[in-house]
Amino acid sequence: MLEERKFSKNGMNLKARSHIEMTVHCRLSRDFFIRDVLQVAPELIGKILVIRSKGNSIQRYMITETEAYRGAEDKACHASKGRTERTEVMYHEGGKIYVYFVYGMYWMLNFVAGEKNIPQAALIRGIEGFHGPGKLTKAICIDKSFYGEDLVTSNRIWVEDAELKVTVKTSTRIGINYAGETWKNKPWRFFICPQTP
DNA sequence: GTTAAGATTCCG
DNA sequence: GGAATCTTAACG
Repeated sequence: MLEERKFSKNGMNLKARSHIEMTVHCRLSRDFFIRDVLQVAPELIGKILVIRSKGNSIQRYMITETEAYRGAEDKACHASKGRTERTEVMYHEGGKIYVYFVYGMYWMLNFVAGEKNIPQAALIRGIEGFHGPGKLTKAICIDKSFYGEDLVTSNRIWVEDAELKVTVKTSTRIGINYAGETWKNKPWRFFICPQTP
């Protein structure tokens, strides 16, 4: 986990550095999420996903890869099929969690972005140690019970700003070839540059 | 009620 | 390249 790696970098005593961690990390507020998903998704890279495990311990993982799904007109966005029971939370204000099940075995974790009634979400595709949207949800036990959870107020999942400086690269989104030329070619996948200066 | 397809991953 | 595996949404 992040703290362990940071702690091993120099010889300061653990108590003092633990205090530094506590003051630097700050939960992201509603304001971060209610912006356009094309701002939110890339800025999530380098932020810290915090989750309380079933044993009640807090775990932190840096977010390394995201994708933006933007509005009803985006043919790759589930909301392009309309407002349904599944997509309902995407129409809520930013900061909520959208979780859905695919391929008979994987839960996908998304953070809702944008203003109320504008369906946008950022798919979390990778976190430190777990590359792949299906793998990470399995690793941190994300399931349907997280649907609609609020990252701003929840006591079991939220996002913190570590104020890390990272370089973000882009590419086209994965697994949406059905969406047509206009939408499948949007450079809306964001990932951390492996050799950030 | 039935059915087709999917914001994936693993194996060959 | 193909299977695993099941919810969602569209259709009858």
